Order: sequence, then structure tokens, then C-alpha cells
Amino acid sequence: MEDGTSLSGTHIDVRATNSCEIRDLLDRLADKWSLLVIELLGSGTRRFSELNRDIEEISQRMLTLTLRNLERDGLVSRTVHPVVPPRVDYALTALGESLLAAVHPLVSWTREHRDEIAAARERYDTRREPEGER
Amino acid sequence: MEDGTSLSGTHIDVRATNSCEIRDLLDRLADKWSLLVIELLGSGTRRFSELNRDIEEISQRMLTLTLRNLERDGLVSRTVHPVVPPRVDYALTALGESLLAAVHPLVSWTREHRDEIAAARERYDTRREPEGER
DNA sequence: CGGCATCCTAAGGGATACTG
DNA sequence: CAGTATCCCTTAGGATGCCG
Repeated sequence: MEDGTSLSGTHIDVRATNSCEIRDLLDRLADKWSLLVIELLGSGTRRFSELNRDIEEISQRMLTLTLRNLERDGLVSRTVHPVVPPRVDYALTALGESLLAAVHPLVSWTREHRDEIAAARERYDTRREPEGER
Repeated sequence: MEDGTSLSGTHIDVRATNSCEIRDLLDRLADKWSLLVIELLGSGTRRFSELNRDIEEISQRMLTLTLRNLERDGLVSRTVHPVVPPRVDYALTALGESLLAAVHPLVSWTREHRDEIAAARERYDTRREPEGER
């Protein structure tokens, strides 16, 4: 039926406490779009087409799948309005908002260290790839 | 990939600022192992084989690739000891440690809300597929 | 021991067409 | 408008083998 979904997983060895949590975390958020959608919904309820427009690079398929997963995890709520042109609103749940709050330090970190990383990359690439042309 | 698409300046340009950062973030950490390795190195320097043993489910190939990426981004340092059986130590850099600190709220969040999510999932699954088994 | 190179499969995800 | 269903291609990543 569905095939692009990553609903499986969570069968990892339960020994490493921290590792499991991180894996758990990654299984939920480490896809290409989830965090992006959560961040967008952080600034307010949006309907499907708005999300689709705001993200722009996402396909309907992936937006749908992403929203379904987030809804399933209780991070996002889906409200269908029974009107003539269908209207579906998505919003963060309380759980979703708490996640967003927990994510923000990471976002800040990225903003603050972006150039450090870029510099490190250049250094690495230059050091390891001084040839290339000869 | 190409990302310069700037449109919809009507309201908040979450896309132009936060989205890019999140994408950036995801590109760096959203793979299957990076965060796991970082977390492990958070508790001290380890050699290759130790990491390989501690993570266990990872293949050498992926461990190598992950470490290379982290090294490239300046998050992890690699120290080769010129001894007879080769010995290579990996450790977090200052940058890596600051990242780890930024990640911790997320890890805590996961630990604290794990069962909420599990419950939400079960609710969702039960609601949507009451049949399915036979 | 640490780590590239190769091969190969499964999952991720885009494009498109169809529907209520 | 808000999806669902198909097709298809690209990628992540596991398994294996070789080498300093």
C-alpha cells in the first residue's frame, strides 16, 4: 500500500539508553521534511496548500506522508472542515510545541556556527584534495 | 538542492531564515549515525574499534563515513598514533561539544515524551486500522 | 587495527495522473 | 482543495574483500 513511509524501525537493541533515545529521535525527525513542517506550524495553523506553498520544494506526496507521520506521533493535529472546497487545517499540538521548543537550541546553534562549519569544511577539503588538476 | 527560490514575501519569511537553517542542520545530522557518534564521544575519546563495538549495529563503512563527515565539519578530531597495530582516536572538538550541548534538550524531550508518542501512535493506528489482521 | 573500494539491495522521495 | 495511487530513479547503507 504505502511504500515511501518509514513507519518501521524501533527494533533496536534496548541496551544503550542514550543511543535508543537518539535513535528514537532520529527515526522521528531525521527525515527530509518533518522538522521543517514543525517549524512552519510553529508560527501558526496552516492549511495543506499553504504548507505546500511555503515549503515549495516539497511534493504533495511527501507533504502528505510527513503530516500523517506527525499526526500519528501526536505532534500535529489535523482538522477537516466539511466545506465545499475541502479545507484542512494543520496545527501543532501541545506536544508538538514542546518539541519545537526543544529544537530551538539546535536551530540557534546552527545559525551561530554555520560559518565555523563552512570554514572547517573548506579546510578539510583543501587539505585532502590539493591535487585534482595537474 | 537548489534553494534560492525566494517568493511569498507576504508574511514571515520562515523559509528564508529558519528553514534554511533547519535544512542545513538536517543535512548535517539527519543521517542514521552522526548524532549517535557525537553522543558517544560526548563521554570521552574513543578509538575506532571502540565506537564500532559500542554502536554495534553500525557497519565499518558507515562508521568511517560518519566520522569523516564529522571531521570535515570540524565536530570531531581524528588522531592517528603511529604504532604497530594502528590506533586512531576520535574526540569531540569544542565545536562538537557545543553541538552536543544544543542537542541535549532534544534528547531530554525524547526521553520525557517517549510514552506520549507511543500512546499517540497506538491511538492513531487503532483508529485507522481496526481491521487489518485476520 | 583502521579503513578504502566494490557490489548490490531497499528505502526515500520526485513527477505525474486520478478522485471525492 | 486535499489528497491517493503509480511509476521510476536516486540514494543510503549493508556485506564483503583487500591492503598498510
